[in-house]
Amino acid sequence: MKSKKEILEILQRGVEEIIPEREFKTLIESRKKLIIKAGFDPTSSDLHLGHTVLINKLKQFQDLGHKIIFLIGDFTGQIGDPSGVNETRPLVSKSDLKKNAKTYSEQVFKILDPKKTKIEYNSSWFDKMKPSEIIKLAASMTVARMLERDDFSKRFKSNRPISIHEFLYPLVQGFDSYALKADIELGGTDQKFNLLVGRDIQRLNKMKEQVVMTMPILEGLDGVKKMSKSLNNYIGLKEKPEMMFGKIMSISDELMWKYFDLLSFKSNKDINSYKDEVKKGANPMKFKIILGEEIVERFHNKKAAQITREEFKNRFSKKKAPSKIKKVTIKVNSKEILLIDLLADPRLKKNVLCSSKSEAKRMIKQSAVKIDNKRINDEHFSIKNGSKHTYQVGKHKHLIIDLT
RNA sequence: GGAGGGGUUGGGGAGCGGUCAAACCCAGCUGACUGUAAAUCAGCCGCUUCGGCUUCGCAGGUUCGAAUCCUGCCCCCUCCA
Repeated sequence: MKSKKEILEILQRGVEEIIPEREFKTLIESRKKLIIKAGFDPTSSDLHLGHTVLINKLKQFQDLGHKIIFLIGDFTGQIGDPSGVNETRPLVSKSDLKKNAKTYSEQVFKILDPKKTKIEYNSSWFDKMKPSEIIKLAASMTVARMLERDDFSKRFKSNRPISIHEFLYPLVQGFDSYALKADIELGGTDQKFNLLVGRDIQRLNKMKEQVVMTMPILEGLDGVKKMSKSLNNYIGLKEKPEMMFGKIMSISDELMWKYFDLLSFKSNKDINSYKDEVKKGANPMKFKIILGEEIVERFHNKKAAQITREEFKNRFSKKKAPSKIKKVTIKVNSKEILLIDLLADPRLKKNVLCSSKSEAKRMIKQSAVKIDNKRINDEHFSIKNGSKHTYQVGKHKHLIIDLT
């Protein structure tokens, strides 16, 4: 059994804020089985590592024996969380929500233990709610309080629209906490207001108020903006091992530590020892590999992680070509074909090495093109019909083309 | 309903009659280097048979010549009611 100190250390890692902190400690020290809630609106079809920050925290609670409720906001998803948004959000269709909800539950079980996790849908109580009850819920909050919120007040002051249904969102989320009797609710820092409303709703309904725990928003690959699909700086949970690993390797050395804190299950002790080693002059890459391997293993498996790691080392550290290269056969009518034409040949379809002849020419000028590992710098270079070579453009594009 | 402002190459944003394939920033791509697909530095960043060609919301028009001026249309935004 872990000591109180150890338990608190695990649970507080990476956390932004706990409100109120003293109550949290009392709860944890009571050694009671607590109900931990985190909600997700199934508004996008794919989860990415940013979403897993919360799930990872849930996992830590789960491993310590607490009851985890993974709440799918299929009802709230219809409203659309206004948090941090400067415009009215469009409503999401019910069938999309349903589809997304399904993939969500599949993906979270790569982290959480399915046997010990309760999945709930908030439509299960809201769909049954009578209009009069909804009005009653709406009465538990004032417009003035709502307008305290930064995003709403900004919109209000600048005369941008706020729809009434957006005011409902925090109330509905808060009601979830009441419905589930949550002891602790987790959310991103942008959720703070919504999470606190949960406390209000519980108090008004004579229930003990939940403790609110906020987690930082994970930065995307650029290290600046939050990870999101629309910014294309994300690592999706369904991505192929090579992609996942490669993307981890491409984050900055600095960002790596944040990823360790929020995405890795390595102990604080281990992470601190990595940091010490780097301070003493060790190559940060060594630890980025460890992180990459851990992540790939979690969403794929151990073997895939090892293979990916070795492949990466061969390709980039030893500069070998990848072990598997796609092969394509192309028919040519003349004796030979210009390299430029071949690289941009539309018959290569998805495998095209250059999107246009102009680009192909540019690539050759920039010495990015290799044939059988030999650099080509002549833009008029042509290939004989009947030959088969390995073509490489840049670091990542490889293709074997057979000319007949 | 009324009054204004605007739509420029992936995003942001200059240009406001020729020297504009269009400044600059970001993203992206390539190379060098390295300790990695980090960092840093440099280059590229519409298409082309390298003569040119097609782009600046859409359609016309004025002009030797338009992203720049005019007309109509579509779309966005702000203010007033």
